Formats: sequence, structure tokens, C-alpha cells
Amino acid sequence: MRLTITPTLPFDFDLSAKIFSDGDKQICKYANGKYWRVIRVSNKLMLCTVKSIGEVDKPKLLVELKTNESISENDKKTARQIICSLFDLKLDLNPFYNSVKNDEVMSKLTQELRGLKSPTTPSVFEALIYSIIEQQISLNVAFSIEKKFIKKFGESVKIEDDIYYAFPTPKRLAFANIKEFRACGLSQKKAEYVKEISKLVIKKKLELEKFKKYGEKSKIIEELCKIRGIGVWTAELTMVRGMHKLDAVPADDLGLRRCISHYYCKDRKISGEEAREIAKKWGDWQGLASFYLIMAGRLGVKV
DNA sequence: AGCCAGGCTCTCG
DNA sequence: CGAGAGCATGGC
Repeated sequence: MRLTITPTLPFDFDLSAKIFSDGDKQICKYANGKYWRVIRVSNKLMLCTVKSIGEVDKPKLLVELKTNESISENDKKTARQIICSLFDLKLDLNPFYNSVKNDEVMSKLTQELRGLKSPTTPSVFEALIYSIIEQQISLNVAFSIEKKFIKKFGESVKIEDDIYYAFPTPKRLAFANIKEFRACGLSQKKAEYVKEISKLVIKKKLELEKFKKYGEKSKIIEELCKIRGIGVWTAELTMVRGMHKLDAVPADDLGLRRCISHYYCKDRKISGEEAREIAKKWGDWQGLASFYLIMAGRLGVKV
């Protein structure tokens, strides 16, 4: 099953998918111009492969869906929406580019990284669980734990002799044993947080998708921070990663602070508060601007 | 070897 | 209350 999608221009698929370059091939990866992962469409697992058949100012994507089940017209429509959301394809970057014109650094970065959109997880839940796992520990450690975690709890699907894993459902995690989490390398505390949050989700005491519709970001942070295991850092990261909140800034984030410091403060170590102060000038685009900084840092873009 | 790493909670004083 | 210990594991 194939479909094509025409994103809002400009859009650079290669640049936007690059963040998945060092992903696991059984979970989510970008290599040789192809991005793939399992998505869940009305409870059917599908391997979804995306590649570009256009260019930055005339973007077009070719999507392939492979599944062992039948695909209805409605499934096709849902899959299209999920993929649009995954790469924020309908976002128009021009208002962002216009608004940072007076910021010499950011203006340079938007030229260098023209067409970069910030990828999003298919569900807020997924973004939240990732963020909890990543608390405090180095990214290398976090990735290794996440890999074990997904392969242990995620449902698998066999497509053409290869096995792929979907992100675990709240249900599976809510009924998991703390010991199972520990076996993946989660700390006792994080295991409890993940289990408790998953329980809240299946009991509908926590409706994460609803936060997407909230306009006020401070309200979202406040609500999320009431839950054990979630602090401001985790809430903000979840917002940019899982809710398309392009104005939220995980300013306390060590990696982001390093990037801000590199591009704006000559590598002098800065606090979360200082980072927040600098981020203010990106207005409603703080989250996207932060993503540009992170990617610029990774790609070694010079200003 | 030992210390730190994209935080957060819990426990002391 | 505010400060400080403790946590998981991989890398330096």
C-alpha cells in the first residue's frame, strides 16, 4: 500500500529525519534516504516507510505501508494523518523565519537549516515515557535503556522476515512488574513512575492527548508536574516532543543550554534561568528555535 | 577506579 | 522550609 503526501514548503526531509540516523533498525531509523517505524492504525500494526521524491521547495513524500492485516480506506486516511503529524508536515516555517530575522545567530541558522521541521512522537504518552527515562542520565545510557525497554514491552510485528517493535502501550506498562522494568535498566523510582503514569492513563485519570488542545503552556506544565516523576524539565520536553508545542522551551535541559551557550555566550556555562532569558527573544517560536540550535550543534553549523 | 550524565523524590536538619 | 543524598548504566 502506497500513498504520497505533499508537505507545506519549504521542507527538507533528509535534514528533518536525520535525528533518527542512529536509531535502532527494529524500532525507528533513518538511513539511505529512508525513514521507517511501526505505527498503530486503529489497533493494527503497520511498518511505515517514508522517503522523499521531491525537493526542499517542491516537497513530496512517498509513504509505504506494510502490514499483515487488511487496510481500509479509513486506515489509509488515519495513517496519512499520523505521518503528517510525525514530521509536522503542514507547518509553515515562513512565519518563524520572518520572526527571527533580527536575531543574527538564529537568522543564520534558519538559512543553513532551511526546511527543517521538528519531528514528533505519534502519542504524547510516548514522548512522556521517553522523557522520564532520559532524566538525569547521559543520552547514551538512555538510548540503551530505551532499546531494551521497547523490545521487552513493545508489541512486535513480522514483516518480510524482519521483526519490528511498536512503542509499548499504556496497558502493557500498567500491568508490568517493577522487576521487568528494572531488567531494562530503569531505576526503582523510574519504574514506579512509568507504571503509575500508565495506570493513570488506562484509568483515564490522565488524558495526555487532551493537552495538545490547551493553549496555555504554563497550565500544561502545572498539570503535568502534579504527577509523581514529572518535573518542569520533563513536562517541557514532553510538550515540544509530543504535542507540537513549538513555543515551549526545555530551558533547563543540559544539551540545549550547551547549544545556547555555544552560539550566544561563547561557550560560557549558563544556568537554566539564563537560557530562558535568551530564549525569550524567539517569542512564540522558542521550541522550534531550540530545535534548530540542537540540530545546528549536532551538525557542527558555524555562525 | 571513580565520577559524571538532557532530574526528581525523599529525607534530614 | 532548603540543602543534600541516592539512583541506573555507559563512557571517559
